[in-house]
Amino acid sequence: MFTATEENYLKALFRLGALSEGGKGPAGTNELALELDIRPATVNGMLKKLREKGLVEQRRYGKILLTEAGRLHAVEVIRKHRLWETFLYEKLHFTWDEVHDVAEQLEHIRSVHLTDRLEEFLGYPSVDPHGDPIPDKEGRMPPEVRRTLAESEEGHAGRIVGVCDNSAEFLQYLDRLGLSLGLRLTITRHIPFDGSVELESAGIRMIITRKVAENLLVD
Amino acid sequence: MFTATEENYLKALFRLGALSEGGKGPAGTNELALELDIRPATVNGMLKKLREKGLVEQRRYGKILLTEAGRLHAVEVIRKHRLWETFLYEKLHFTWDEVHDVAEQLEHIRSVHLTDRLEEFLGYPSVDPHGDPIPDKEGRMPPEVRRTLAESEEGHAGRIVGVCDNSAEFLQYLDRLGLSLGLRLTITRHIPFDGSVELESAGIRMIITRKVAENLLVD
DNA sequence: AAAAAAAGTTAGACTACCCTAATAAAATAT
DNA sequence: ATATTTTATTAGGGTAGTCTAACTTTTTTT
Ligand SMILES: [Mn+2]
Ligand SMILES: [Mn+2]
Ligand SMILES: [Mn+2]
Ligand SMILES: [Mn+2]
Repeated sequence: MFTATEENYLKALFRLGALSEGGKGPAGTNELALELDIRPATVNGMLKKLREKGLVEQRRYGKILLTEAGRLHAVEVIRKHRLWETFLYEKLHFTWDEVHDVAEQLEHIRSVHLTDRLEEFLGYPSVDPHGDPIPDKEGRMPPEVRRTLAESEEGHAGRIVGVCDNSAEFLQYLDRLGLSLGLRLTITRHIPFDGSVELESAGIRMIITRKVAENLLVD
Repeated sequence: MFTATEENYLKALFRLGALSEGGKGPAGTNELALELDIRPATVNGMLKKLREKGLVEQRRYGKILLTEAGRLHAVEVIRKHRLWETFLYEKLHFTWDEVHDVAEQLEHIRSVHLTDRLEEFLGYPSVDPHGDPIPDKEGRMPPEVRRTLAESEEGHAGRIVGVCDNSAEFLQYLDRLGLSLGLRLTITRHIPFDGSVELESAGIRMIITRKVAENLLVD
C-alpha cells in the first residue's frame, strides 16, 4: 500500500502538527525537508505523489495539510513505532536511548496481525519507554497535556512522565544525571540568572540547565 | 551494507546449494531467476553487482558460486528469518503457516544487537517452527541429515522433525491431517500401487499420499 | 512601492531495481 | 559436424527516490 518512504513523510508531517485541528497547523515544503533531512526539491516531488494518493492537501505554493487518510496512516506508523520500542525495552532489555533507531526500521513491517499480537503480548501498554502515548487500533491517542519542567512553578511536586527530545545524546545524559521516567521530584527553585532549575528528589538536591528542564515532562 | 534485494539473492543462492562444498554445486542464472521469480535479464544485472561486492564468483557464461563472504551473509539472514519465525510462533502465537511471510520482512532489519537479544529472549532455540535448524552467531548450522518419511523403511518408528515444504497450503493441510512437529509415528506399510504410506500414531492408523510423505522429515 | 529574502518549483541527472525483446554463447540432439 | 535448444547477455525502457542548480512566486523588509 505505502512505501517506507511515504510513511516517513506522513510521520514527519504529523510530528510537525500538519493537522486541520489540534496541531500547530500546516507545514511548509522547506520545513518538511528540514525535518526529513531531504532537499526541498525532492520533497516537492514526493508531495505531488502524496496529493495524488489523497494523503495530503496542498495548493500550488501553499502549505501542506494531512488529510484524514494521511493522519490515520501516520498514527498507525507511530503506533507500530512505539509498540516496537516498548518491546525492545521491556522484553529485550534495550536501553531507552537504543530503541529508537531499530524501531525506525520495525515500524514499516506490514502486518496488522503482527501489530495487534505484539500489543497483546506487551499487555496493552499506554506509553512507550520515553513516556509517549501509544495510539490504539482505531488511531485514537490520548492528548498530551503535559507540562515541561521549565514551565512548572516553584514548589510543584510530580513525576517525570516523558521527554521531548528522544535523541540518544539527551537520554544518555539523563541516565548520567540519574533522571529516569517515573522519578518523583519537587521543583525547589527557578534560578533567574540562567534559567537553571533546582530540584529535589529522594532527599537529594540537584540543578539542571534550562535546556534539560525544557525537555522533561512532569505531571 | 546490503539491500534487502541483495540479501534475497544471497538467500536464494544458498537455498539452491551454490556452495563450493556441501551443497548441490553452482547454480545458473535461469535457475536463480526461477527461484526468485525475477527475469533472467534482471538477475544477470544483479549478479554483476554481487560479483563486484565480492559476494559471488562467476565467469562469463558460467555458473554462480557463493564466496565465503556471500555464504556468511546468507546464513546471517537465514538466522534472523528463523529466529523471527520462532518469536512469532512461540511468543505471539502465530500458527506455523503464518510465520513465514512476516519473517520475510523482519529478516532484513539491521541490528546485530537485536538479533542477539532476540536469540537470548527465545532461549537459544535450535530449530524454527518448521524444524529447520537455526544458525549460531558465527554462522555455524548443524547439517541436516534427516530422512523423509517416503524414504524411511517399513517398521521405522520416529518423530516428525521437519517439513521440506514451508508453504501455508501444505502446513494447513498437515494441521487438517493432525500431523505436527514432534508427533511420534511408526511406518506400517509402503503401498506399491501409488506410493502412499500407511502409518500409525497414538493408536490411530492413517494413510498419507506419496507427495505428503516426501515433504515430511523424520528422525 | 521597490528591493531583498525566503519559500516553493522545475529541469536534468543519478542509483537501485525491475521489465521485454533481441542477440550471443554453450550444451544437446541429430 | 551441423542443427536445435537452452542458457546467458545486451540493449533499451520504466518507476521510486534522491541530488544540484536554476528559476519563480510569495513574504518580509526597507
Ligand atoms: Mn522513537
Ligand atoms: Mn521510519
Ligand atoms: Mn520461512
Ligand atoms: Mn526476504
